[in-house]
Order: sequence, then structure tokens, then C-alpha cells
Amino acid sequence: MVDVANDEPPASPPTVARAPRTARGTRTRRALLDAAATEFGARGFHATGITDITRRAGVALGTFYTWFDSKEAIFQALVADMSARVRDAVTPRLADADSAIGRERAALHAFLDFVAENQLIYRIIDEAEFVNPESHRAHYETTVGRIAQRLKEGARAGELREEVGEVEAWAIAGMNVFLGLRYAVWSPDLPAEEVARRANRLLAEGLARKR
Amino acid sequence: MVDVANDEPPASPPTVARAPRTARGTRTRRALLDAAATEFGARGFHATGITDITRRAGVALGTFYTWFDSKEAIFQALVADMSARVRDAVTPRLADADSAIGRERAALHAFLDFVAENQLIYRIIDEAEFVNPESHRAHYETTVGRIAQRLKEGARAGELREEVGEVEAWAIAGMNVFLGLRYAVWSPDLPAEEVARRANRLLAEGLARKR
Amino acid sequence: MVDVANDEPPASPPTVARAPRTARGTRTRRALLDAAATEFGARGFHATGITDITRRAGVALGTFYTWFDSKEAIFQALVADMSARVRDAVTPRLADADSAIGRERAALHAFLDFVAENQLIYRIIDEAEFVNPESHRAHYETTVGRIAQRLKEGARAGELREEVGEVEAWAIAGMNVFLGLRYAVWSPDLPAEEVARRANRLLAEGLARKR
Amino acid sequence: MVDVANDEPPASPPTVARAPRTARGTRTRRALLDAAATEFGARGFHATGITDITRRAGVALGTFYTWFDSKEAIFQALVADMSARVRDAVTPRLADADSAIGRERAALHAFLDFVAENQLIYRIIDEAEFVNPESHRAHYETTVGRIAQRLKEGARAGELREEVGEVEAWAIAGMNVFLGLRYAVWSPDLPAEEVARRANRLLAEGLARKR
DNA sequence: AATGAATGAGGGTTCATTCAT
DNA sequence: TATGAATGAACCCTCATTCAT
Repeated sequence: MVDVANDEPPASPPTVARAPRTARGTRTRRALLDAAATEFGARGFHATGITDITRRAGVALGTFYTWFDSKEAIFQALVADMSARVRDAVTPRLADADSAIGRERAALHAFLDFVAENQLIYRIIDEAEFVNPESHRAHYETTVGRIAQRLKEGARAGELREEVGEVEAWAIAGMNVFLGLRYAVWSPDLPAEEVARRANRLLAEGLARKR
Repeated sequence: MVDVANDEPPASPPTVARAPRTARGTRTRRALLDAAATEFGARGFHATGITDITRRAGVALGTFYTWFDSKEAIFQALVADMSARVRDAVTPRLADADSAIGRERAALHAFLDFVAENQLIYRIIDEAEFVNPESHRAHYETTVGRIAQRLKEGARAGELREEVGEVEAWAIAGMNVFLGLRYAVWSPDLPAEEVARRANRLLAEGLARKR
Repeated sequence: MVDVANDEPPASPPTVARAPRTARGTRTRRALLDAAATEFGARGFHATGITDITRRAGVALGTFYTWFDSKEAIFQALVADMSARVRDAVTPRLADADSAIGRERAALHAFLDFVAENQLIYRIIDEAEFVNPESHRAHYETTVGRIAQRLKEGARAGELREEVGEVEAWAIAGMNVFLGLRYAVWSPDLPAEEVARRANRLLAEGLARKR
Repeated sequence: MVDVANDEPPASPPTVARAPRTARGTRTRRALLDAAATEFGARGFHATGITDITRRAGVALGTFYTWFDSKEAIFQALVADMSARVRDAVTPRLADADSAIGRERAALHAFLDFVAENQLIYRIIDEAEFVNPESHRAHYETTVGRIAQRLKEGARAGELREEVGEVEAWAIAGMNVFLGLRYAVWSPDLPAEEVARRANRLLAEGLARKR
């Protein structure tokens, strides 16, 4: 209610987080991010309290706010982090393949492995749709962009049909995510390799019986 | 507005909601479900308060608990309802097609139409993953079950490869959902028909260039 | 962060408080106001917690927010209340006097009595300058307006100098308030009557020695 | 900007602040006091954080506690400083007048000028009533003491009525403060000179019409 | 069945102060 | 002296749920 003159611009823009200026700060910030990943992964965004995070990180409650503006801010930082980690888990495995179709198989396989190893925290990305839609959308647009890029290269190389594009890339992303949820999170009753092989055959030749 | 009446005996345990015994009760219960669909769709589960629902339904706060045990209970009822509505929107359109592949095209097209017409409330199903995982999983297992069923029939009819099965069905479900999110919710920059056509060609013959 | 369509106007304007619809509600709201007056008066706005108020009122914490939007809202309501009570304590006493100058004496005397009887809670009005400047200013502008009105009438009646006006009214208000603080709140080492008599002589004839 | 240096031995107990032993220390302490004056003036005591002060002063947060024991301590130091500054602004102007009544006019005029030039930070003194009552009371008792002293001298000189004393001094103080708030802070719609002239005529001869 | 007031645990955030460097 | 990270008690407010009418 009280409103008086303020002759200064409001500090710095509300970016995702404050940058540490000391080694200790860097350590603490990292500990908070790791703890948050575990807690959000285990209980979800809404059921996780700041105290859950700080307790796991081994710091006092107030310390949280030294490094993050809010619960949403750390969540957003985590989504970006996860997004990068998925990419880093997939990219190097693409080199294993020597064809456009094979690269998609390698990508799915790597993705399934990553999800299996990070079952809980992987879901952070999907929860972002309901917590921080921007970062969720940003993640998937980037991901699909990379798939589309690969498809285009496959087409240029004469391996894939000419008109493959964004629609096909979104379709592949959807396939991968659902297969990950079903076979890496819910019930791993098929080996990742087998799942990747079958899905890849669909990509390669479709479902129709050969005449 | 949204018709969430449930004319079938509920598949879920009767703890979810109480059955009305008067016409007035039926109206009130319906009003609450409609209001909840709109509010959950617009703001999401956690940002929606019981008062948002009762205000929109035009009843007093306490009345909510005459009809539903909890916020989760009404959400769960809505998910079941949405699930049925998606099915009811898709099933009749399958008859338009005269081949196994064509049926998947019809299914996707119908799904995209449904999502476009129910953009906000459709997302209730996806949010269920983080609010009420059981109903989310139940929805997708049922949905995928139906797809798998169709694929099996296509195989039996000699149209599809022999070994199509669950993996392919999950892949299709994922494709459909992501294409819905991208082209029916986020930015409808391609007509549903075109999206369905391209995705269906992928299913029919894969991505590889024909030799 | 999540921002979705909202097709309704935001309920009612944030007036000072919600109007009770039942007798019980009226009682509760009154109890909260009384408790708040006592607590704010004793500890000041910032040192008073909502729990101090609800504890004294004998209701649960959450009940506070059934009747008031915020701590500031109840404070504002109290200032308006106090303002009216001061006026109601002073106005009837004006009739005791039969001259313009005499009316100012009666007013000050009544004011001193009021402050003495309500030492603590009277200060709420002054604290408003730093908590809710609008209501503070509103109170004093109204008060001074009433004084100025009386002075004008005295001038019209030929009792006071022609040009008495707003400046004189503010001067009188200041006198009264400081005399109240000093002789009714801090140390009542002179009877109200004596204080009023001396201050009134100043108003009547000034300080200069008669030649 | 604001000069809050205190060149005199502090009248208050030495717990209020630590004395600098180096030139650098002196500069830092001064910077903190200046920053605090600006911030407290602009936002009030409670809305001002230590970080607001240190940020404006250009020092690190921890440095604050090198020079002041607490937020209250620096506030108290500021009140004492403001009190001295008001006095220093008024005292020399008394020499302009050659009568007891004239001295009160000069005092009010000087006070109005001071308040106009220091609108925001002047209010620190009044906020002290709710932050640090002792210093607030000390300020006004000193101020009123000086006024009473002048009145006594006027009486001794035969210019003022015999019995002028403390009551009249409090009345004058109240007048001055309210006129300052109204005509120097809120809306300067009359020149200080005119305000002082009218208020002084009230002091000189009262309000009654001359017969 | 419906109403609207009452409940109180819980949660996110602030901020004066302390401390290790 | 200065720095900036760390601390944790305190606080306001929300909201799902209960209850008396």
C-alpha cells in the first residue's frame, strides 16, 4: 500500500538463478540442484517442499533463496539441465550408426537407456508441461528440431523420402517418449534393444505387409 | 457446456462419487463436473481451487462435498469421462476406412479433431500423470489396447506384417498424442487432414526411399 | 508462470472487507476488529501478527481471511472506525459551547478525554501515516475540513476574523494532536480542562501581552 | 548527498555505533548513514532492508554490521542526526527577528523551508514514534523545550503574557509540524512565507475579531 | 440437499543477523 | 575492514475439508 519514489532500476533481470562468486557458492548451488532433481523426481513438483530440497542438500532453508528466486525458478533450471543431459546422452551414440534410419534407432536406444537410468528425474521434463509450459515446449521444439535435421540430411543423402519433415519428426519424438514411458519407466518387460529394433522397423518400412 | 454425464455404470469403484437420487441432485452434480472440466482445463489441477469450481457451477462451497469426496475424486471422474469421450469421438470414424492402415489414419484424424475442439480440457488426461497416475495409466493402457487390437486384426486379414503388436501400438499412441499437442493445441499451422495423411504414410510404408 | 485463459472478471472489487451474510458472521467480524484494535494499539502494526489477533478474538487463524483480505485491510478498516469514533466523541460536545472560540475549546477538551480513554488504540490513526498513508491523510483532511467549517461559521457570525481559513484549521489540528500526545498519552500531569483552557486562550487572543 | 556527519560527541550511549579509526572507515560509515537516510525516507523503516542500504552505499552486506549493531541502531542515529539538522536549520534564522512573536514566525518559516527541502527524510523523525519511541520523544521534548525557553524570554522581556509556558510550546510545536506536513510535504499550494505569516498572526493576536 | 462460516496444517518467502574467509 | 554466503525463526496467506444450520 505504501508507495514511494524509487529512483533505481530493479536490480538485475530475474534470470533463472544468481551466479556464485565463490567456490563454496558453486558447491552449494550444485547441491541444491541435485537435491531438487531427486525430490522433484520422487514426489513431483507440488508435493515437494523447499525444506525437502534443503534438507537433502544439507543446507539451511534460507540458503535456498541465496541461489534461486523461487521453487519455480529451480524447477526451470532443472528442466534446462535435464534437457541438456538427454541430448548429451543421445548425441554421441548417433555415431554408432551408418545410415539415416540406423541413426534413429541409435537415438531411441540411447534415449531408452537414459530414461531407464534416470527413471524418476526424467519425468521432470514432462511435468514441466504443467508447471512451466515454456520450458517444456522449448525442450520439445529443440528435440524435434534435431530429429528433423537428421531426417533432412537422410533425404539429401538419398536414403529417405524427399518430403520427410516436421510432421515425421514430431511423430518420431512421440513414439520415443511413449516407448520410454512404457518400457523404461512403467514395466521394462522388453529389452531396450528389442524395443528400438521393432520401432525402427516401423520407421524403416512401415507396417504394411510386403507383397 | 461440456457434457460429462456418464450414462454407463462406472467402471471405477463407487468411492469416486455419490449417485444422485433426485433430479436436482443430478443437475448439481453435472454442473460441478462441467465447471471442474473448464477450470482444471484452464488453470490446471493445482491452481484450481474448489471455490473456483463451485463459483462457476453456481453452488455454495459446501455443496461440493455433497457430491464428491475430494478434489482428487472429481479429477479422477473427469479423467474417466474424458477417456470415454475421446473413445466415443474416435470409434465411429473408424468405419470410414476400409483398410487397416486407413483405420489408423481415420483414428488420428478424429483424434486431432477432438483435441482441436477441446484444447484445454483435453490436457486433463495428460496432467493425470502427475495427479492421479493410476487413471492416466489406465487410460493409455486401454487406448493402446484398442490400437493393438486393430493391428492384430489387420495382421490376421493379411494387410499388416505378422509380428505387429504392443510396441507398434505404443509407438502409434505416442505419435498421435504428440501430433495432437503440436498441431491441435500449440499451433494449428497444418490442417488435421494433412497431418494425418503424412503420419499415415509413415505408418504405411516407413520413411525409406523406395528403390 | 502458468498463464491460461480466464474468461471471468475477478470477482468483486477489493473493498475493505467482505460483508457477513449471517449473524454469526457479523459477530466474528466484530470480534476480529476489536481484537485488532487492541493488538495494533498495544504492539503497533508491524509487531502484531495475525495470530495475535485471532487468538484474542477466539477464532482460528483461517477465519481471519474469511473477513479480511489482509493485515493491511483490517488496519485500514480500523483507521476508518477510529476516525468515526473520534468524530462521534467530539461532535456532541460542541453543543456545550455558545461561541465560536468556545466550540474549539469544547472540541479540544472532548478530544483530550477521548485520547485519555483510548490511549493505545488512538495511536492507530497516527501509525497509519506509515502503514496506509491514504487513510491517514483522509482522516486529517476530513478533520481539518470540519474545523475549517466551524471557523468559517464563526467568521460569518462576526465572532472571528474574516480571513480565518484552512491554514488556521491545520494549525488547530496540530495543536490538538500534540497536546493529546503530550498530556493524554505521555504524562497526564495537567487536567484536560486546564490544557484546553490554556490552549483556547491562545486561540482567543494570542500570546501577546495586552497593552 | 545527505550530510549526516556527526561532528559532536554523541549525546546517546556509545552502543549506537562504533567509531571509525581509519579514513576508510569514516567514509564507509558515512556512506551507510546517507544511504539509510534515503532508503528509510523513501520506503519507511519496515520496508527498508539492510541490503537496500548496503546496495545504495556500495558496500557488502556484512559491512553494515561493522559499523552498526542493528537496523534500529542506524535508525536511531539518523533520528538524532535529523533532530540536530532541524535545529541547525532553524536556530540561525531566529536572529532575523527582533521580537518574541517574530522569532516564532522565523522559526516556522525556517522549519517549512527545511521540510520542503528534505521532504522524504524529514519523515524519519515522525516514524520514530513507532520504531524507537524514546528518540522520538527526546526530539520533541528538546524541541518544545527550546520553544518554551523562547516564550519565557519573551515574557521576561514584557512582550508576551506572563503565564505562557509548556502548554503553549506544545501547541506551537503541533502547529508547526502539521503545517509542515500539509504545506511542505503533501501539497505546497501556498508559499512558506504566507503560511508562516498567517500562523504567526494566530499566535500574535488569536482568532477573535477585534472590537 | 444446500449453505456459508470455521478450521488449521502447511507452504513459500523474507530478512536481520552471524560467520568463515 | 570488507566480503558474501549461510542461517533459521518468523510471518502472511492459501485452501481442502468439516460443521452447524
